[in-house]
Amino acid sequence: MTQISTTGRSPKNSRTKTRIQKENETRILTAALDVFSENGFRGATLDRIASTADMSKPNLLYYFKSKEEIHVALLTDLLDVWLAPLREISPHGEPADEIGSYIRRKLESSRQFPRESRLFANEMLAGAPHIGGFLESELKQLVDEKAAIFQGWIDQQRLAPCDPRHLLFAIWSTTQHYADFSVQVRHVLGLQPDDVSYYDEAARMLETLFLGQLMLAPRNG
Amino acid sequence: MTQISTTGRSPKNSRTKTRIQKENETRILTAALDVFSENGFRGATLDRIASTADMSKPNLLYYFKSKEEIHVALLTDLLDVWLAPLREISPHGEPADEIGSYIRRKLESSRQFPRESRLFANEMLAGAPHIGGFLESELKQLVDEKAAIFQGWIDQQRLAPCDPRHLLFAIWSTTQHYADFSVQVRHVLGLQPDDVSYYDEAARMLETLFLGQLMLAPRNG
DNA sequence: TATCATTTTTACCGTTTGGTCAAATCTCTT
DNA sequence: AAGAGATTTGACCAAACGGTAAAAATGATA
Repeated sequence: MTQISTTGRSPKNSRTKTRIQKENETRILTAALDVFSENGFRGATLDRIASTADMSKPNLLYYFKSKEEIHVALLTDLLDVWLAPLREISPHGEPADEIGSYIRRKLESSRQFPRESRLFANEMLAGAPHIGGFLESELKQLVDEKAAIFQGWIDQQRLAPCDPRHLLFAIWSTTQHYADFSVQVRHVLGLQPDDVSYYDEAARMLETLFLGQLMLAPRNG
Repeated sequence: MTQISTTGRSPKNSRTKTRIQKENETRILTAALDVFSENGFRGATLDRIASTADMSKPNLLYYFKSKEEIHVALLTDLLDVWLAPLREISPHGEPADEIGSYIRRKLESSRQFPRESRLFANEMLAGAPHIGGFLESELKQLVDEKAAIFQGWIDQQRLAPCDPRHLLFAIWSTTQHYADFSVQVRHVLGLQPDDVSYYDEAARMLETLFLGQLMLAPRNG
């Protein structure tokens, strides 16, 4: 499938954006985020995005020349958000501090950008047709870099022996779960559709899990 | 949206299924699982399912009278698979044994049924339009029951104080991640498209995380 | 207020979508 | 081998799909 490339928005080659242009592009991207994150790329329709943005379809296509271009614009914005928390991990801090604050950043990102998280999840489920290149280049490189830091801590016996990349997977999955599976979380906890009060308890759980010790009594007496 | 109900397959009201009937229903459901799990309900098309099943669309609709009926049939089968590992958790075993074997069952389920896992994930991302009822009744009830077991262990100080339901969320997310985000996992690890060799390392990681202690050195000296 | 570029709308187009129908074919039983 | 029932097919439908073209309306500027 098509990979991400330079965006190249529609309206002519005008370098400066009009007030209306900026407003409408924002409206479209906001609406598209809602629709794409809920139904995935194939499941989303231009009609739905247009009506969500309160705009006619041809008018929408005046700003973005195809469905794919909107999707690409969203994914491009998303990838920065996705990588930011990971970039901050430093080899100089204490493992517990670094990993703890990384988890908090990731969880906060999950709370602040649940639709972005679901957009990403949808892309993964579909087999990453648009961002496969990103995954095996930029992301892999950054993961390798940060995994080396973790490995250093393991060698210094400050972290339990484990595959650092799988540790990252565990952090990603647990934190993103609260955005991606929020419906399930709310149903199981018996919360209202828009109640996100579970994030505090989630933070405590993940702290116990990753920084503390979950099992207290020895296996056999 | 429509909730799951009694299935009621198509061909007449004939009680006994023909050889051909059984064969074709299997072919259809297998194909549909591929398509639905990759693109979600809205993103899937009957044409695609039909061609994957190597069958004409009208013929497919002879066995299932609508797209939704196929989806419901798949989800119904899925929910049993999904709940089975959870049901086995017993209050009589050691916490570490019970939780450890639950994780192994969940991870094994993720390895054996990655498409089912992705089907479920797609349904969650879409807001659980078809299985919302299941989540807030059967699943919630079972979770409450098992959470009570966990709470008992916490009261006996055999498990660290935490919200048991969030502990379950953590187990679900980490294990299902290897099915739902397998593309990302493989890209980051530099593996081939169908290589699932990472599951052994994943099992070791989750054992360290949930049963062992991840952080080894104290925060401050 | 006249002008011109930007923006929006109306009316479309060809294709894909979920689904129907009746005729044709196949399979099983006798 | 014939008849009945099960299965498969081709031809079709209305609606939804992604997208286009050109005219109409609006906004900025002088």
